[in-house]
Amino acid sequence: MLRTNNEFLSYIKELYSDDAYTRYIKVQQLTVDAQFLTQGERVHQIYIIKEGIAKCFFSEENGKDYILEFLGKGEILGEIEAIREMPCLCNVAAVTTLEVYSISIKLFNDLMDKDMRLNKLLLKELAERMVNTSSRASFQQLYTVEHGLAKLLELRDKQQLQLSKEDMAAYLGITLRSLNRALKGFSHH
Amino acid sequence: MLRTNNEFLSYIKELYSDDAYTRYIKVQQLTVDAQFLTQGERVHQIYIIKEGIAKCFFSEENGKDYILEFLGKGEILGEIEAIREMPCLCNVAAVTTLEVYSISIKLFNDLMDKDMRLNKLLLKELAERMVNTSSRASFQQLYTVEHGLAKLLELRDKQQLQLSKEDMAAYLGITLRSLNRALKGFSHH
DNA sequence: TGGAACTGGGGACATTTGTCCTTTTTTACT
DNA sequence: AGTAAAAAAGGACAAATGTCCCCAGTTCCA
Repeated sequence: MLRTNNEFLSYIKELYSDDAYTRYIKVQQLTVDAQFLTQGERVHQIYIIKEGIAKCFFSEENGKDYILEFLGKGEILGEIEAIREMPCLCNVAAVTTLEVYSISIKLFNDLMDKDMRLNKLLLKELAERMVNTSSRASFQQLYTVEHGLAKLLELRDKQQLQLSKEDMAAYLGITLRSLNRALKGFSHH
Repeated sequence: MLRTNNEFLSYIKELYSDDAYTRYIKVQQLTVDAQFLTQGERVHQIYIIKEGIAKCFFSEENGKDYILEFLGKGEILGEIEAIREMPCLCNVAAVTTLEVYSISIKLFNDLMDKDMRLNKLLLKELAERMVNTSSRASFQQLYTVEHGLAKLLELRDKQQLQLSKEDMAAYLGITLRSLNRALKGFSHH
């Protein structure tokens, strides 16, 4: 649930320390809850997380949110939109304070055209995300909330993630009321 | 819901008509319901659909199935597993009679290493699948079955897809009983 | 310090969905 | 055509989930 990608982090660090590129790469700080990508709007930059945790979520028209994933060190944002030349798929906001590298779409496209290493990294990352996203979709559709919550709590503990109840509910795609009920169910064993 | 990819189809056709490659590419026929990839097992070949429709589905331990997507002309299968060097993510079976090109993992890897065009095609395809899969996950979690069914019926009609009720239920991640109820609800308007 | 306003949790009830089993419809064979 | 077997649909009840609202605890301000 909290994805990270060390290879990407090394990649962007190398790029950043290369004199030919350093001036095209910015480092930005974001405060907790700052939303830096908005569903449906144009994407101006590609981001790679240097430090901290972001969440990536859909806001549906009925007012409910669904958290797709939590992204940590080395995760890239905006690449899907750049590849498909489309508006932003979902919202992205800072869960902790965040430090990100940002590069322009143009540079990203140039790199994609000539750098096989970046292509490989992207393919691996997208393939991994497909695996996560699709297995989770299947699991959440076919099992009860209790199962989903059990898995979520396990992952949260393993990864030492601090999560608000709102975020947990949005990750499971259920209401707060249902989450509270399920949590209560757990304390009974 | 029924994905196709003409660019991939042209790509594999060109490859197939190239004397250097033609003997490494096979064309196979599959009968309705034949399952040619199995969740958890090793993937031996990469497939590209020449003609017909396949379904790609998870079988969960509780005996339920979840259909991830329907794949038509030009769609590729097994590429995620090749990229991540992992066992097969989900089952794939023929919905109609099927004609597929198949190539070895080895050739696929060689091509990925040297052919930028293939890399681009793969990136685009994976990005598009992420968009579909994740928007659908969100929608299905946050809306009622009726909404999901409405969308499904619409897509089915638009794409002239013939679907069994079992497949419709598995696509929505619900039981047959619930599907029947929802369908009845529709006829009332 | 009193009280208004906000927040999180949970009760009560409605709705949705699943399970189990019976009924109805279809198929297949003689 | 008539009947047995198989498949599909649906009724009845149980379980899960959502909605609405109230209550207790906290915060914040005058």
